[in-house]
Amino acid sequence: MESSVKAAGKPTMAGQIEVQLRHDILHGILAPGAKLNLDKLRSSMDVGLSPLREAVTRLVAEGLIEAEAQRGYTVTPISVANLNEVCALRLELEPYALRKSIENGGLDWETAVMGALYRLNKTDRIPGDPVSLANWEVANNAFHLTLVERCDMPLLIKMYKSLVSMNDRYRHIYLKAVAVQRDVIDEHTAIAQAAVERRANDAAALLARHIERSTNNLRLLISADLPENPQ
Amino acid sequence: MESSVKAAGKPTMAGQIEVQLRHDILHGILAPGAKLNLDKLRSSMDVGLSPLREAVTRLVAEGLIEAEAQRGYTVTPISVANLNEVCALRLELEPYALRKSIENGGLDWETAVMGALYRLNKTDRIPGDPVSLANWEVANNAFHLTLVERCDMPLLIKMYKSLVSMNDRYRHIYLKAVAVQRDVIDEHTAIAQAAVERRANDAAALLARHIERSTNNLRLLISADLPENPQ
DNA sequence: TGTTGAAATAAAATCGATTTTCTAGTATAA
DNA sequence: TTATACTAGAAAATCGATTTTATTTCAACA
Repeated sequence: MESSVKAAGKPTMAGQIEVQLRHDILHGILAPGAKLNLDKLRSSMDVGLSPLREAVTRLVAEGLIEAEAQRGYTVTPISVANLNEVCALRLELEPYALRKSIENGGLDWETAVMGALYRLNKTDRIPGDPVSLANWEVANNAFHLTLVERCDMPLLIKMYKSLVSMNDRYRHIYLKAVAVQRDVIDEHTAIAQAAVERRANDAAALLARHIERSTNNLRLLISADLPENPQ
Repeated sequence: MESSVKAAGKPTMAGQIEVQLRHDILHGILAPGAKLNLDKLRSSMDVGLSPLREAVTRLVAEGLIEAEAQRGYTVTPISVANLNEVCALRLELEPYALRKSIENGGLDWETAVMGALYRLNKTDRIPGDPVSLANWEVANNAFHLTLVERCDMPLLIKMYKSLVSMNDRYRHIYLKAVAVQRDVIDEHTAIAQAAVERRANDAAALLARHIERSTNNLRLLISADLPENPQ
């Protein structure tokens, strides 16, 4: 994902650091719950303190880092409760956004949806191969974003993106080497079809089921690993 | 509203500035769309640049300020489209959160709801009197927050608070001197009753209607003032 | 032993100054 | 005229150092 601040001209130091940090958190390189010592981070990343602080502050806003005044920063912990909330909110917001997109979108939107679907279907997801997994994730996120993008609700899109990145973190940490058994391609295709044909109820229901299945998959792997309560 | 960062011990400079800025934006003292010159702000508020930058960054995250790299900051503009989105999202999220609260809340929650209702009903809203309006707003927000708080979904609560503050800004700017004609007390009481009696469908529907009415009120005043499209 | 308090240390927050990047104005060339 | 290149000037971004606050250590005392 790019920086949270609209970029003009040269990218700013803070923006680059933000991207790097987000990547490291979403991929578990900075472990959930880890204490972030800004001074050590600064030297290890070889950047200045001011832009680092700024980047961290932005990620606090995004919910990937937690701040406590005068006590520094922590990578937001993961927990079953948090995963459940992320899933519940996606279930509430994504189908809603999809319905709005179906209302607002025209031929351009339909074209974008079918295009994103095509690319996704052509992108192999090879468990264990990081490059393939990364490519697949880009295509997958692009498809899902395209579906909902024409809701024309910028605040909603921002919430949506934030939820997706939280969800991706769980995927990265727990789904590195696991093959997806169910036929995701069929699910995506069915959603896209229904969307393009303006069958809003079908599309929303299919998308909801898709989200649920994906999360259940994750939940199984994680429950074994983490206690039920957050913290 | 307090600082977005959990406070320990002494409040930090950045936190205080954040509170001040949020207040000024929400009350239209810093006008919607206004360019924020950090250096001038710094001297006019008589604070340092670093904590000011930090405070501004937090408010960017909250959606009250917009940032563009290397081009500075702008108070988020207001528009009919934005008000509509804020309202639509509240309609989607608040009744949902209320249902969850009804599921999770026990006697403590019921007590808190009825308490907040009582205080709100005892707090007069005198149009034109800033102190009275501010007190009423505190009580009103506390009541609404209490209703949804036991959804036990921290991310949802954060979204909710952010939407409420955006909504409050429109209220402050356009509803300064206007009396509320409909009987808000009855609406609040009906919602609280239904919630406490666990009539989830009733409570959610009443809350939704309440939100709609409040927004319609605002929308009328604003449409006269602003064009339909943002920016 | 366990507890309290002062000193030392580590980390976060802030400051003041510098560097980089944008913006607007002007002059020159097509 | 229109477009392009240059040049202050303004504003944003960043740096390095300082100040403030929290945490840890350790000794004195109960």
